[in-house]
Amino acid sequence: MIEGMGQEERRPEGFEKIDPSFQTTVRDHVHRTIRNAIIGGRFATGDKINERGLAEQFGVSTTPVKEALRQLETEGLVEALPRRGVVIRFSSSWAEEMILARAALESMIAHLAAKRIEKPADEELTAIAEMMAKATGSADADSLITLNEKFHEHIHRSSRCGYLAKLIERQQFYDASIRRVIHMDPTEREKALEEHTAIAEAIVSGDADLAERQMRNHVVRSGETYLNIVFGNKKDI
Amino acid sequence: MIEGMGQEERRPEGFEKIDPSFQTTVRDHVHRTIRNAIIGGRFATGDKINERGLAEQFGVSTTPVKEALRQLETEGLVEALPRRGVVIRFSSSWAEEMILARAALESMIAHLAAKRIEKPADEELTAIAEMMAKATGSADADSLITLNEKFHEHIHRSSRCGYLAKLIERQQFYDASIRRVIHMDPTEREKALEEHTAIAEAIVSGDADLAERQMRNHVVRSGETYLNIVFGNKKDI
DNA sequence: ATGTGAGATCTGGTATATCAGATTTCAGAA
DNA sequence: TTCTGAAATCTGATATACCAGATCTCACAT
Repeated sequence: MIEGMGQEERRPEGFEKIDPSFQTTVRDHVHRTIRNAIIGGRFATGDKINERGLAEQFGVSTTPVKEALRQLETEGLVEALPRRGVVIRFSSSWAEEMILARAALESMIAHLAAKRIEKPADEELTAIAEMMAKATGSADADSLITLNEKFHEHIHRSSRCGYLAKLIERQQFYDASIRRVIHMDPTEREKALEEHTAIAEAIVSGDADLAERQMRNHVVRSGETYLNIVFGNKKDI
Repeated sequence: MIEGMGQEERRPEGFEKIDPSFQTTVRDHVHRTIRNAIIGGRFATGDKINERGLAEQFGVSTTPVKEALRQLETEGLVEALPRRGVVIRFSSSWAEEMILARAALESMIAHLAAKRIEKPADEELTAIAEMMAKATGSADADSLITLNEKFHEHIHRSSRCGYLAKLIERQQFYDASIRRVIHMDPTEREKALEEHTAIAEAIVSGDADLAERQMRNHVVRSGETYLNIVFGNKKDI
């Protein structure tokens, strides 16, 4: 018997092992639900959260609720006062800072992507940018949303930064419905397209500093657009 | 009776209400302990964590352990596979990325601090920098560590960014003992002093872009020093 | 020898009970 | 009326029990 040959798997081409992380848990459902509620402005900063009450509303025990609250605490959306409960920490200024955090991290990752991107990935990025141009012309909001995600995710992969990519995911606070509203506006679509194109060119050409600046500008500017829609305010940055 | 006058507190000058957050919980103890173990390299990436086993080692129930693991998961130090447990996600490359994240966020906050710092705070920052100069001369490592924290914390406060400041705290992965080692080296002390002085000057003079560059350079460079000590490796950034 | 699958076992997810700190209530004293 | 403080109550922190998915074992068929 040949050592180390036993654990290989043979399955017909085209069948992938199903990702077990598709499964969801009560904890994650509670987490996402509360997160969306906070971000959607259904709590005010300082509101106290009652674990038992929440558990009852969800029709579950307090255990998954506690775990969900722990996640929210680490995300910075609530604050836990030992033995005194958790209170909401979210407001428009918090949202602004989340955008700034995303801008800082996303521009860093763009910088690295420009330095590290390799042979086939650069053409793929250009291809995505070109598809965005097409979708922008045809006012296809849903395609644009999907392509947008593809675009940023592709940059994340090209940077080979797993931790930074994870960190960025947590700075997201607007959902598909809000994005759709944004992408309805032709002016916004045009601006976003210009920025995406510039970012892609900078990364493909390996100009790390330029990619960084373009990405930061893009995240901050589009973030301000979101803020105006979600909170209807405006601040200097 | 005058409405709204009942809840004020009168106590003699100099007595502060004790901060209830001084209290610690089992959960936080477990969290910090595991975090330090991961960061201290006492696990390998991919190692599985057994909740029951951990709880037994700590002599506590699984509840606080589960909560601690949830925090670590959100921090990005472990990965939770639904119904399959949690595995360690930490390596030198993860540490590098934590430094990059800190550099990105800390430089963003320095930028804002330069824009937002006000009357008394700017002189305080200069004063801290001058104390650092003195401590550097007298090779007082412990003072330097304290001043270092004061310095960065002062910038955080001046930026008036609560969320970013919290986020930065989570990117810290070296403790006092390692810092002491670093601050022993006279060359490192000198370099850090130069950088701190330059950052303070940029912020006080209101040069946001310069403050940002200086801060980023400082965090990345000193981070590399830490990496070399903790992991003994070197990478391009 | 190899592959299969039913059952045993391990382990994370959830529910419930209990403990203890924090807050509120309210009777009684000043 | 105002203040004090003990008791009742609320609520988060912890412990324990139980359930179910995932993994392992191993007899058995091929």
